[in-house]
Amino acid sequence: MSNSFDDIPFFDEEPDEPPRKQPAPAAPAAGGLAARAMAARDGGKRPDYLSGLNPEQTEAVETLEGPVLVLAGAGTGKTRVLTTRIAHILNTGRAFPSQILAVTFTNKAAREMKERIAVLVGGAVEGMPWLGTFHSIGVKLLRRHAELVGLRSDFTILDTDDVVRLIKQLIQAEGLDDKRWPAKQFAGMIDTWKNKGLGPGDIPEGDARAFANGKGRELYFAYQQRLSTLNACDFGDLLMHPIAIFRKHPDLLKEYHGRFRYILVDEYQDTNTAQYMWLRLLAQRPKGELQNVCCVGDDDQSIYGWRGAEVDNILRFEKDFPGAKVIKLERNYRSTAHILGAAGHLIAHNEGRLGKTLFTDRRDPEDIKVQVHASWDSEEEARAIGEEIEQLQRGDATGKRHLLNDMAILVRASFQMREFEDRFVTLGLNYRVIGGPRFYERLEIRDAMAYFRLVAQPADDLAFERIINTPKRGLGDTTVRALHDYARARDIPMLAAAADMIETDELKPKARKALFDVVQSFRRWQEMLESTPHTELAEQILEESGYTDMWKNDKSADAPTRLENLKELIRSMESFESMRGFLEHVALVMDAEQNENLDAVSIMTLHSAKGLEFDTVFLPGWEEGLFPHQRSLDESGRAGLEEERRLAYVGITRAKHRCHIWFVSNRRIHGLWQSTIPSRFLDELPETHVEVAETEQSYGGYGRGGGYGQSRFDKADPFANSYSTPGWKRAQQNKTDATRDNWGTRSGHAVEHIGYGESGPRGRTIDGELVAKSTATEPSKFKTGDRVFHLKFGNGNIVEIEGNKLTIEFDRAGQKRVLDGFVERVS
DNA sequence: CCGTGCTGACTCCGA
DNA sequence: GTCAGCACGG
Repeated sequence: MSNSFDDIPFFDEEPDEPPRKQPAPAAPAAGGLAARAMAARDGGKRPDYLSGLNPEQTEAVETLEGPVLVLAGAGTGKTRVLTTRIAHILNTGRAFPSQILAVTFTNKAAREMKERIAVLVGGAVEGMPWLGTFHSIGVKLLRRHAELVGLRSDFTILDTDDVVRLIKQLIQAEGLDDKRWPAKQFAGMIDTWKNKGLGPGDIPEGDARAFANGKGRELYFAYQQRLSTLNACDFGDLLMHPIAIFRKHPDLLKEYHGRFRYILVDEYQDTNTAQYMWLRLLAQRPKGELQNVCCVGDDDQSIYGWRGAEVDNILRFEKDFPGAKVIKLERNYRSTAHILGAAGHLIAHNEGRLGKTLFTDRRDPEDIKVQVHASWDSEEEARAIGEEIEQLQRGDATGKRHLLNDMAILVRASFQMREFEDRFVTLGLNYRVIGGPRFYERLEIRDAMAYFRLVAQPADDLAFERIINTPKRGLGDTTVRALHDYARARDIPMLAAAADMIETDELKPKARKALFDVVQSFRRWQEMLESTPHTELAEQILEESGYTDMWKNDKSADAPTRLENLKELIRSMESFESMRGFLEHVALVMDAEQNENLDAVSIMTLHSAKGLEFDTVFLPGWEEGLFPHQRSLDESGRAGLEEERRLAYVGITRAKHRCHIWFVSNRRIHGLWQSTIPSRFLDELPETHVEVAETEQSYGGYGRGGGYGQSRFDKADPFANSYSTPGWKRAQQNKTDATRDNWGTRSGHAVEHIGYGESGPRGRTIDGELVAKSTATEPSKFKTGDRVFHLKFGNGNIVEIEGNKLTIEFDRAGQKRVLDGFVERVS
């Protein structure tokens, strides 16, 4: 592979000039005549990495001068553009690797980008010190200039746990009741403020007064003070401090302007205000200087508003960077035309967007429409999806067998996962859950890691405190405090203090004996560190410390899983050279790869599915209240609704060939069975690309869903004028006519149960728009004592009537509260 | 130090 | 309904 990287030297400190001066071609309108002419001029010898790009991608790669916004729709090759662009900058000699600032949100994205650049340029990424997450780059900046904000450069970064503990101490120190004013809540508030770039002096008076008897601001000040004395900062500070530094020291900022010749930002739609300020400081140059900033993102995939992301940042790009070039990538390489059509029609209902329409030229031999399915309840939903999966596994209509790895179930809320897990366990169907508590965050992993850390780094007091009494050894608070004091007084690590104290008689004999044993063990393990293979040592540590036994003796339901996780931990160590190598990896990346050899269905939330793709995607739970989620509507109104819709869009566009959407008529919410109505998003899908799946012997097929589906928005649909009659309604209408009489009275009741729980008045509005109507409760047609039949619970007797909610003693299912619409009187 | 029983939460979760 | 986190009594 011949490229010109071999002769680019790696400098840690950057020279002022780019490595090689070429007659930098003034970026031509790529894809146009000029670009082609240029290619011809170069004798058609364009670098390999540029071939295979479409015209828009090429333009995005080659427009290197001036601000560029790349609006990259789902599956349009966004990462390819980003990485190729970097390769192109390097290859044309415009900058050293160290003169490019490339920011991502997640470690995963940064890692992938590094890997892909490495492939393109053959390993030169080692020299890209400024490719990383906002936070990792923030750390780097802060370590260089820590003294400017009163820190030392060896400051520690506190994780969320540490922060909460610290705040709790502060609340108590203020003489406040830490029950009434939970530390966790305040930690959340600080996080929100910092996402907005607000320091203690900047927060709104209302916010300041809302906590701790009006002492919110004081508390925030005290918190920052405390961090400073501890020489520590939280995640928010990794952005806030650099911002403060750049503002206070324009000369320094100017230095960085000189350093970063090219700036690239991934997932720009997810930036929050603080990140935006940070970026503007670095990217906005004085008049006359070039602003080579390139932001890549998709406003239609902005789903992190609740975490402080401001879609507005991307919508405003052209104003912030006058003369910016906006390049839209709309050619999709992932999905079928039907899937794109469905997704596109849905997202077109959003108002605040820049507007893109994905298309594909691909024609699939087996071009399947998006399928909408109805089920009676969530249990049946899980059953039906399970069957569909097994069907595909055996072979689809064309006889092709599908791997479980190519299928995913994407849910709105994590509680939906359980039902699928339960079902798949009974079916013996392999599945994996993505997301949830991360591997390293699990209790048992943290404990085990603490043992390993303490063996490798005897001075790690946090690790010491974590495991000294885990499993229980009779070394409680008293002993730990004594050790703590002893260690502090002599300025030695706690493990060393323990070794000292067993020689004295300061401790009670019982504690002393226990401590003696632990110290002996650690001494032994430390000696083995060099001589024994690290996986073996790890196993031995967990055995001898009694840690595995602790879980073996634990009767709780998750104990086996925890033991399994510990095994997994040991297995994951195999790919590392040594214990130290492993520990370092975990500190930086803290993700554990899943077992990819296993063929399994993925189950995850829609949020964690962003950026992924699957051949077949199942989207269960499309019901009002759950999706769109009521809370999102209540808290953020129209903006909330639009974000939910983007989430739906993200869900559909994950699918390459098959997309199955499900909704149910009944779902258990807070332990109570409630009837639900189909999501409004179903009504927003276009008839031409969607079809109602043939009934799979399901109750839903009776047309129950259709019953309310069609009555729901007939009069109040806020979007009724803006688009054609949805396919779902019509298809259902045909189906339900026959059965309407049996269930016809029910439509009004269902609406009543929109949303979760009892909270809030009926008939919620968004920005004054009626989004759901509720029918006044009619006098019940039932009376106590009536004998009734319920499709799920069978026969029973009514014991209480409350409006349209009936409490029924079922013969087999026990007492339940159900809606009167879902039972029939039997004589 | 340990187990039990009570209370509240219960959309998404990056670094 | 279920779980986690916490207080309290043995």
